Amino acid sequence: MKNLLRSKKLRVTDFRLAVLTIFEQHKNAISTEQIENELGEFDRITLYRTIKTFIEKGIIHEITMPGNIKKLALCHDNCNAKEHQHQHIHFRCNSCAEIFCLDIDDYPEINLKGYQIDAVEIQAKGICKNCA
Amino acid sequence: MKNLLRSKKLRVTDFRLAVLTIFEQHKNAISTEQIENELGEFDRITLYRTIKTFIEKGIIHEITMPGNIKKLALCHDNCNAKEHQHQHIHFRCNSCAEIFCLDIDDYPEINLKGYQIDAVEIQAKGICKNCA
DNA sequence: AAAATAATTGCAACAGTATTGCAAAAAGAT
DNA sequence: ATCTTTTTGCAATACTGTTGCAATTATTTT
Ligand SMILES: [Zn+2]
Ligand SMILES: [Zn+2]
Ligand SMILES: [Zn+2]
Ligand SMILES: [Zn+2]
Repeated sequence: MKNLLRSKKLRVTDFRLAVLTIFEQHKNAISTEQIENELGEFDRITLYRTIKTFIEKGIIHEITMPGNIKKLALCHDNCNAKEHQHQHIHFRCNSCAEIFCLDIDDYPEINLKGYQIDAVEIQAKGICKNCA
Repeated sequence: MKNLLRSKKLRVTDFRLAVLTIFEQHKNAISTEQIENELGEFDRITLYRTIKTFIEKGIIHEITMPGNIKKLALCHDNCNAKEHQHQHIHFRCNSCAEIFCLDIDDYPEINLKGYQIDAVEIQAKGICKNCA
């Protein structure tokens, strides 16, 4: 974790390590609220800034869906300060409401005449493995 | 427009007609802020409720993307109170920031072992026709 | 190891987004 | 025209997120 921060040219602080630890303790995407609950005592503004910094540096990515759903998850690797490049899809379970980052064998290509496509994000909804 | 509202069992009111008119005047997705600007004098709470109702009834759909991007667009047809079924993708232009609902010939199928997939949403980013 | 530098944190104040309860007004039905 | 039900508008409130600034902390330099 310290190396991750250093590789992104961020200082290693207790607060950042605490937030990173929470992310690593969760397999699936988590909400800001969940982080707040698990942090114990903390400053909300610092958390918002930390999240923003982590997103900008390519440490975590944001997942948004209709219905004011907003979650965060660790990036796997090839994300950097300039862009997020995820070759996984986001699956939301209609039963347990968990959001999973799931690798997929054949990431589909999208072609639109006249439009230059730089990135594609795919979101799926249904019933997850555990709830099936 | 009146028939659209009646078909969804909603009363025809000036406010709703005004909001619907704004949607029909725009080819691409619009933000709540844009609607506010074009409505002239209005009540904000009523607008929020109207948007919520329209989404619930399958008249409009919400498009969300990382970075607090939230826009709204008319549903084409087969959406109802129970679910939205869009066979189009959402394209965001990195240059003009417009969001387009675009029909696509081969809507990709997603398969995930163990997961039951009910709906798939696709978002793409790049450069639009006009900005190319 | 101490001092200097630069980044980060914590507080206060504020801005934007959205929801709830309730009475008044408007729409549709009789 | 009257009745019933939905919708609107207002007040109050909650949630989410941002900005400026001084104090603190991490890293670099001496
Ligand atoms: Zn589930
Ligand atoms: Zn993900
Ligand atoms: Zn464009
Ligand atoms: Zn659309």
